[in-house]
Amino acid sequence: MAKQGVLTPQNEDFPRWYQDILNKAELADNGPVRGTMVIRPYGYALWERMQAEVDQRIKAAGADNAYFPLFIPESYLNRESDHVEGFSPELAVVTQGGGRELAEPVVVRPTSETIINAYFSKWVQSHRDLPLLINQWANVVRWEMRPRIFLRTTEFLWQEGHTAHATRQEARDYAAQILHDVYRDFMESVLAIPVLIGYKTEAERFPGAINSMCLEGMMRDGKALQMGTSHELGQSFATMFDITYLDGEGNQSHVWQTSWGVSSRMVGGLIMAHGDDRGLVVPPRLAPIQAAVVAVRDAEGVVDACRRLAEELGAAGIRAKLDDRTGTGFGRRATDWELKGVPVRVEIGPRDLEQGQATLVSRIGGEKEAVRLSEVPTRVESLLDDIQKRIYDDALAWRDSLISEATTADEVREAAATGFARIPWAKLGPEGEAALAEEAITVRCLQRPDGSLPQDSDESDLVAVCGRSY
RNA sequence: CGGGCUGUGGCGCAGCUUGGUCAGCGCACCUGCUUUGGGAGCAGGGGGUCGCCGGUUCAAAUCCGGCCAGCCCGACCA
Repeated sequence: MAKQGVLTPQNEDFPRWYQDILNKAELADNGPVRGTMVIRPYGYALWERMQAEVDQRIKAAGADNAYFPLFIPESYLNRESDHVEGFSPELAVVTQGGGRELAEPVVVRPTSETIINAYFSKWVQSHRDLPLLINQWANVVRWEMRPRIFLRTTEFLWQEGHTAHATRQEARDYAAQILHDVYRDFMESVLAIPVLIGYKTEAERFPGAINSMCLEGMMRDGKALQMGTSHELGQSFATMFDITYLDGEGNQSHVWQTSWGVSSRMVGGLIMAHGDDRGLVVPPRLAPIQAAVVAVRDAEGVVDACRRLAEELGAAGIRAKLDDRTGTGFGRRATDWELKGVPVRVEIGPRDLEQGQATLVSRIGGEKEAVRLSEVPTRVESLLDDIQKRIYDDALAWRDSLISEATTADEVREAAATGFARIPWAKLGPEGEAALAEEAITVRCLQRPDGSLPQDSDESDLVAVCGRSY
């Protein structure tokens, strides 16, 4: 029976498709206050998986988790001029507490550089205290005029790392290490999203940073999404918050700092980088549910066989979920798992059971194959590997097909209509950048011609990657 | 903050021009039966101060005024 699609097709109305997925895959709802979101269990499970993978990499990079207060004295923000200028338009400020006017308003953290550095100043005395590598998982608030769930909300969840080092080189190297070993590795090997890395131009730089490095992903509509940033803060916060140390020769010096973060925006990136007209596509290494074991219907022994198989899959280290809701039609349930992007569906019905087999269905491609029950865990495992690789390869091929080389601003405009353009930064320059910005085309990052991260943002022969963005 | 639009069960909408069995449709929800290998069918059922306040009128979802809220488009951002 011919059915119309469950979702608005991407090429018909991409934003609508995105909205449909949020609802149908039960990812999130709008909160009661404009710009806020309620993250539903399945959406949160995706975030928890991201947290686990990122956290593990952060710790491997040597940083420790800590927690700093949600409320920051307004005066702290004011200490760094670029910082306050950058953030003041989007601050939420509390002026009352306990039924009284507060002597000094407190700001709901938009980011924690100021409050963390106020404590770094206490904790850092000697070169032996360096490097100081701290991370925190928290929510932050930046009042947004144009909210979109996961992509741009007034309150969002993130991780923010803050470090202090003895030398500029060491700080810069650490910021680059986070960019490569934590963020890029996570995004490419777990999220299966190929990212472009580089430096932000001065216009796009984080308020208070001397350099911002970033990772940019391409969404299915050809627009860019900044998936993460790593900043070199120089010594401005160290100066404002008086973070100094005594070196081995007895000289007092200011520390060099970094900060870096990824947020729940990545959930939006995941949706838009891989999703298709049938729903979400979740790469196996991320997937909270890697295999759904579906009892086709409640016939003799079917549910038991499914339960046993789900347990075996679990024992084999596969995140498996039993679907024994036989009161609901099979088609409905199959569609639900596709909407949720579960990589592999393992179906068992009476006919399968008779043959001593299960039917495996891949979320991408949708091929079905019959596998002997005893071989299912092994086969699922290899299928998951294939799917992980295929999702990445597809995303990479898609992205590369939408990047073109440009030598003039007009060529950039043309390319940006559907994807990204690469143009020598020397040919564009800040003036060309400003002109393109009028048409909502921005320089996403500056990178070397071979795509690698430059040593500095003013290295010669850099290429500007331009595009429309979220 | 400037321009365009919209407020009707959980969601999406019709009804408004031509006031009066218009409070209705689809989805979702509940009950029962039949179903279950790709979003099941049939029957029955629950649920709405028609954004808010006021006005006109015998009578307002419908006409008038005000207010509020939200959406979309222009200046910032993970």
